[in-house]
Amino acid sequence: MKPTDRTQLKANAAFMSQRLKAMSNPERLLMLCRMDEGEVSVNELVALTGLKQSAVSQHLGILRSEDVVEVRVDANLRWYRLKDPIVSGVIHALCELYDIHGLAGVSCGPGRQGDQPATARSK
Amino acid sequence: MKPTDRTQLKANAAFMSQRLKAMSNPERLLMLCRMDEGEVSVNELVALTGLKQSAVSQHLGILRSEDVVEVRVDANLRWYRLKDPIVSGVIHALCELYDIHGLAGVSCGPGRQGDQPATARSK
DNA sequence: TACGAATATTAGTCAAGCCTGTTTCAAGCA
DNA sequence: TGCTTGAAACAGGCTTGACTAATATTCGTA
Repeated sequence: MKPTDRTQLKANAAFMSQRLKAMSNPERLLMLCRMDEGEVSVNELVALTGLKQSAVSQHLGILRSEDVVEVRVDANLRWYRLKDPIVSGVIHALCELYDIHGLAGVSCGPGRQGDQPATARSK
Repeated sequence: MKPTDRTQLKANAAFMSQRLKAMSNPERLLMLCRMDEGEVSVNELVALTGLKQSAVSQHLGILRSEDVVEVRVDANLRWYRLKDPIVSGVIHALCELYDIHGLAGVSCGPGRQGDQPATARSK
């Protein structure tokens, strides 16, 4: 393997893993799934996650700094939505791979509402 | 929202985010992509990542404990391969979403070999 | 102008992640 | 049996992540 290839490989892996990392926190994943359905305000996210406002805001700060979401300011409300196509692609892939009907109320096809992930996995 | 729904939501998000977390380290992602192509020995992974043997072994320990990979023992070699269909599904989704030809030498369709992620993103 | 609501920011704490160096363990072989 | 090799496990130190509490900022409105 040429050194350049190694460098390229590492750069690709680093880039992708950053996106995955942004999604790899349960609260952020919930927020991202909700955003995949459409714009959402901060206080809806606070209600959805059950976290303190400051914690939600910090998670949103991470997502903003990773360029994964974008904000629209409307008076003193902020409306967040997904920006990164990779992130939404991965969310859709998860939905198809797995009946996660209701990961965030997301419509993922028919789905089996009562299933726990742990049991659904062993299909 | 009923409390049960909230609990279910959280459980699904936690389950999925664990898988994503396993993939969210650049070295582990590289290894997983390589495993997606077929069985691989530990020392090939050491060469691929450039990490110390003990570091690779610790990453593999994480992947094992998350039930994402499985091992076949052959004399004093260990052959690793992917086990979790969600993880391989996400890897394939990443490949389709993004021309990451050569994330780990993975064949992801034609691809554009020279592209850097950062530039490719803005297509 | 003063106030309240919605959100961001900062500081501090504690847990988790990742790496290095070292040791241990199991298998094959002289 | 004793040596070598491939890999896991353990101990340590440093960095990063996630939360709480407190404070700041911005906008609309009385």
